[in-house]
Amino acid sequence: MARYNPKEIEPKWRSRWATEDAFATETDPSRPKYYVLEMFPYPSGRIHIGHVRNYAMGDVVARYKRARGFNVLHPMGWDAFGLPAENAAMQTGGHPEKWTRDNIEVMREQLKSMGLSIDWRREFATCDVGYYRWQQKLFLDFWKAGFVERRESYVNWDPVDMTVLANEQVIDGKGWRSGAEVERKKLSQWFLTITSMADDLLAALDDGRLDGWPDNVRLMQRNWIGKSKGLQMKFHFADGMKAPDGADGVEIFTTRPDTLYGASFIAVAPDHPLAQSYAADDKAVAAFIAECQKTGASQEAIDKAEKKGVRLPLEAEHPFAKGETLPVYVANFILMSYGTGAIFGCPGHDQRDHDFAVKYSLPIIPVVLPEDADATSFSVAEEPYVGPGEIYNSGFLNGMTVEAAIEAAIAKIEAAGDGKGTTQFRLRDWGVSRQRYWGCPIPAIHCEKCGVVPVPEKDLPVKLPDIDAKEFSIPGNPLDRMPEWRNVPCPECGGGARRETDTFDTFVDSSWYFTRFATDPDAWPNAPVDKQDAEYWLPVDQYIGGIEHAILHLLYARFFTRAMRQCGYLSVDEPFANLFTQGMVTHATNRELIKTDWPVQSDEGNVQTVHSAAELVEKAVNSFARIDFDNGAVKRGQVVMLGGWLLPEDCDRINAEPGKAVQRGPIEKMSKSKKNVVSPEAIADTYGADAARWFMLSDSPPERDVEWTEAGAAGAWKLVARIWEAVEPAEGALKAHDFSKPPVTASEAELSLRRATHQAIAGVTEDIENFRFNKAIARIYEFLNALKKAPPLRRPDGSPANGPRAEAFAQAEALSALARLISPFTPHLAEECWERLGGDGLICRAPWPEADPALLVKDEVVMPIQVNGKRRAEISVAADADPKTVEAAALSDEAVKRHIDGLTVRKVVVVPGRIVNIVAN
RNA sequence: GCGGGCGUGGCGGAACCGGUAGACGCAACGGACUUAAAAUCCGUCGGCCGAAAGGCUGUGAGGGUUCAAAUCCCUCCGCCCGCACCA
Repeated sequence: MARYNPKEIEPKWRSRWATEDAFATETDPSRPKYYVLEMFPYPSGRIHIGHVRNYAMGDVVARYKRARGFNVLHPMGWDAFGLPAENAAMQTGGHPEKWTRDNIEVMREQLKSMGLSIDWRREFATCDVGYYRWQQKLFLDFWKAGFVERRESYVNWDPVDMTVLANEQVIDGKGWRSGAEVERKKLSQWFLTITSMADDLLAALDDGRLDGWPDNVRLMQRNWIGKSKGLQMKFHFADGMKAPDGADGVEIFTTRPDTLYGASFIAVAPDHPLAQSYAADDKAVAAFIAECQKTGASQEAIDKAEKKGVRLPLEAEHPFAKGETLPVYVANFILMSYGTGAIFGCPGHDQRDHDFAVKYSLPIIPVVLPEDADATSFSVAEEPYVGPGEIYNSGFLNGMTVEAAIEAAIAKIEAAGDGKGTTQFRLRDWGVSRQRYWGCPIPAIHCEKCGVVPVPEKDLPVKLPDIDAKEFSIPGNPLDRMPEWRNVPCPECGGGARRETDTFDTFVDSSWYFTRFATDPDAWPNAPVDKQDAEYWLPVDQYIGGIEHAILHLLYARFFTRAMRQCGYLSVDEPFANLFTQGMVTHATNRELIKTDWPVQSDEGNVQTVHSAAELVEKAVNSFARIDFDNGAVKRGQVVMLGGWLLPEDCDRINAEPGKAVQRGPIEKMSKSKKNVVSPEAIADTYGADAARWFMLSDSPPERDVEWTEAGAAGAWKLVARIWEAVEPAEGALKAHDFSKPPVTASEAELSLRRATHQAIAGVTEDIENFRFNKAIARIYEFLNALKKAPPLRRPDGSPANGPRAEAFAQAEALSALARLISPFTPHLAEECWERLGGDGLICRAPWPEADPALLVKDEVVMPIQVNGKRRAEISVAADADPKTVEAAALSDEAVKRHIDGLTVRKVVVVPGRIVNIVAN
């Protein structure tokens, strides 16, 4: 028997698919469409195993839907702009574009070797001028439509690298690359007004438009948008006081106007105009603001920061309690970016306000009484009460519930003309400016006379200028240093002007790429998308990607789709009808241990005892650890020093060295620094792409993380070999039978195999439809086991099949189904099997097998019999037997009789086809 | 702190709408083949008692609803994820 050799067979089929253009797709309104898309990769250098899992899932869906008769669009491209290319350029002295293009070349070949059924004609990179010019056009359209604004905003500024940093790039207040103290700097930036659509973006999460999305993603988006209803109102300063800037009061936002009677202070954010207006002349205020700005940059340290403030020489009038006034503070816990940047503090019913009141000895007045509390003894002096209850100590609000009091307070403020009920969103507008070279230039021109003007459409594209590679090793944005590119005449007045040197956030690039894929590349229109193509293909029917994009990318794409619709390009508002978020691929880590000669009982001060591998790896960095758990590598009680991470192939060598050992570390996401990366090529080299795909889908549910193990990969390879062994002897088996006319089956063995076949078809189909690839694979194993167990069967004419087993109809039918059921998972193997069996054409074009419902139902069923809830026997009855008959059969069973002996049968529950429970005592 | 999710053999995981818990795979163990090993094939495989038949027990812990609970409800413990001074 010829051993299956993926190294020869896999490339053979890939070139067949290529020469036959098997996966090229055309817009064809006469056929039902299916658009399956995996989030396109960033060309970071090489494909990793996580990509394999992601694209294998999409490919299963694409191949399955194709077999079901859909016109399937399954494209691939590159999210090619971005910071890493510039960093690489800086380090290697190269050019970001060269680095990016080289990576794309490598990664395209790697992806192709996975056997993905992709229409490669549609490939593009977001750094292609042919793509980003249309992004510039969209931006101009959005500008006209009012979705673009320019405004001042704070950024994290690295003064050494002279660049803006994302929050994630600020570590402990310092730039991640330069280590320089990060400054907060106010810059004029471009914004897309995503908040203008906040209401609809939120509404679609719950009104059925996104039913095909996971609940957790919808929830995350809901929280991110963060709608809250409340009151925006003005507190007037008492006695005609005015701030240095002339303000006679301050606007605040609250969701708890019911607690207004509990107010004991007003607080504004350090960035608030009121605070700023005092800062010029008041040293204490200025110092406080400066201090806030230092700590303001980092994120989680805020939580531990003490609530602090500085008093302004102002008093505000209480809106209800005439004559009462409230002190006004600048406080470090108020955010300028939410609401109005100012609040009233109610220490009795808010933790932060409580902390603040305690520190500055402000009154703490309870105004909400919990249901079972007593008004005379209830106290909020120790901690605030935030639950429901009855309003008291509150004038006209007394006796109301919280909800009713909120309504009443809003009504009263509105009547007085001091404010109104409003809705606030947590969502902020999307700042798209990046002070970077390697991105899509923002098509705008700054003119002294005319202000900021759009680049006229006839002048598009604004291409990135060619830049000498050595420019990238100088800090700052190279575009700022290119007068020949930067200096242009103003399109309006013709005078001297300069180009915008900011480029777009790369999230802009990925917010509409899926619409571009839908546009036929052989007839690219003079527009971002082709209307007919978009009409046919959108929305994406199945989108697949990592959960890390649950908020930003998916929200931006939803916004873009709406904006494109308003500009007349699309007729859908939701881009992704169904979303699936897959888990990561993890792998065991290994760590070097260096044993010491220290006595086991040593009590040196710098030795800590650790109780697990995870703890050891986490804590024992640069110190000594006493091992207090069994691990084989070292003795319990041994004191060790932790060395570096180890590649799996180095472990044996280290273990052999005296005084050293290998500690298996925690199972983690693959990363270069932890040396636990497994390259897809290495797997494909050993076992083939099919085995790699199979393994990535087999063990865990797709949404969960999967651990890569050598044994698992080997197991997948074994499956490939087993299938080939089952198919190989049955050469030409399909040609010997007419599958449209199954024989009238006589033998129980044949019928049983046919049942297994049709159950497998039904099961695998359902599991693929529901994204349960691990279960689909389990069913294929079950089916293969049944197929192997099936005895040699009879030929259609009834004579014994003494020759190859596949001569019998049931065998041939089973093998035909098997080849097609595996084809989405292991496409190369499936083609080879199909050819061997004598199937017509390519299996990637063959129709999906249909399950015969008649073969899915059994005439007889085995029913368990319980006595008082405990399983005592089994009986076999006709599937359609009526409950009375089943009950009688159950009661007459010998084992059942034994268990009810001496008891009275009180009740018999018969669940047809399922179970019988006899209640007796 | 707020919001959400999850706890099932040695491991990854099955179990439709409450109806035979542990499908399928991995590991392990026993056997066959082999001079031997690998590969392959056959078999066993939650725990306890038992030669077996069979019995008891068992889905993080405790309680409840039900003829019947991994599944529903309550309390607790543990782990994971998201947001995080959002007024």
